[in-house]
Amino acid sequence: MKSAISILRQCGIQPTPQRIAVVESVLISTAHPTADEILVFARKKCPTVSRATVYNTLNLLVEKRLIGMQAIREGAVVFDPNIQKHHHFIDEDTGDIYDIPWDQFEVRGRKAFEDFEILDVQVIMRGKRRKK
Amino acid sequence: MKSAISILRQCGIQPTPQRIAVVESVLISTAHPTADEILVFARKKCPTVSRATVYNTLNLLVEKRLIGMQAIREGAVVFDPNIQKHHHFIDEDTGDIYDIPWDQFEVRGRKAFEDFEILDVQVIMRGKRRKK
DNA sequence: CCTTTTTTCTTGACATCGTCTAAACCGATA
DNA sequence: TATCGGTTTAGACGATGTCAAGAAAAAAGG
Ligand SMILES: [Mn+2]
Ligand SMILES: [Mn+2]
Ligand SMILES: [Zn+2]
Ligand SMILES: [Zn+2]
Repeated sequence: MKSAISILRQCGIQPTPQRIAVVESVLISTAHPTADEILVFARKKCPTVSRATVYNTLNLLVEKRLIGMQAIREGAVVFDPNIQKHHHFIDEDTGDIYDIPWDQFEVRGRKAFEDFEILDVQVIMRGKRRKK
Repeated sequence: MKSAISILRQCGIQPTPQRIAVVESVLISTAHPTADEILVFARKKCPTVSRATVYNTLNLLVEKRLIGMQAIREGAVVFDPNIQKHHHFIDEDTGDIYDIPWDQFEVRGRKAFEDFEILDVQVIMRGKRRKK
C-alpha cells in the first residue's frame, strides 16, 4: 500500500496534514463511506479538519480518479476506494453497500445504443443480506 | 388511462383535490420528476397544495406500488411512473434520466448469490446523449 | 531574517432535501 | 350547532453539500 503522501504527490496535489488524513481515511476503508463518516474518521488523525476541507479533498480525489463517487443510495453520496469496474448490492435494511466483482455478471446489450454514449455501466441490486 | 380518482379509490386512499393533483402530475409525466418538480406541476391544478402533502402522497403511492422511487441521481430522489422492470440511462450533462427497456439487456449471473436475497435488479448507465 | 505574494484552510452563511409536529381545516354525523 | 376523524398546512428541524471571505501557512525574493 503506497503512502498517502506519495499518492497525493503523484497526482500533483500538495500533501497537507488535512488531506493526508482524508486520503488515509477513505483509502483504508473497505466499505462505501459517506463524507460525514470520512469526516469523523479523519478527525481521529487530524482533529481540526473541517467539513468543507473534507468535501474539497474528496472532490479532488474523485477528479483525479483516485476514488469513485456513487450516487446509488438515498440521502448521501458515498465514496468508493475501489476504482475497478464492479457492480453493487445494496442492503435495504441496513443501507450497507457491497462490491460485486465485475465478472460475476455478463451484461450483454441486445441492441446498439445509437443515441447514447455510455461512459459507465453497472448492475445495481437491492435486497436483503441473508442471515447466516 | 384510468382517472386519478378511481386509481386512488382502488388503493383505498381517499381522493382529495390535493392527492388528485399529485397523482395526475406524476402519472402523466414521461420523465423522472423530483418531488419539487411534482409540487410545481401539482400547484397548477391545486394552487394551495403544500410540500408536505406532496411528499406524503408520493410516499403513499410508492407504498401502494403505483409508482417507483429511484435513488440513482445526486441531490434528490426521483419518482418513476413506469413500474415495469426496466433499466436507466443518466445523462451526466443534463441530469435527465431515460428508461431503457428491460429486454434491451441480457443480465446473466455467473455465480449464484448465496448471501444475498435480490429483490430488485437494474442496469444503470451514465454518459452523454449524442447530439443529433 | 523580513516582506510580499500565492496557496491552502477554516469558518460560517447559505440553499436544498425530506421529515415531523401542532394547529387549522373539512366533511360527515348526531 | 357541536363533535369527531381524517387531511392539509406552515413552519421548524436536521442533514447534505456548496460557497465566499478572511486567516493561516507556505513560497518567493530581497
Ligand atoms: Mn461533487
Ligand atoms: Mn421515503
Ligand atoms: Zn464499490
Ligand atoms: Zn424509469
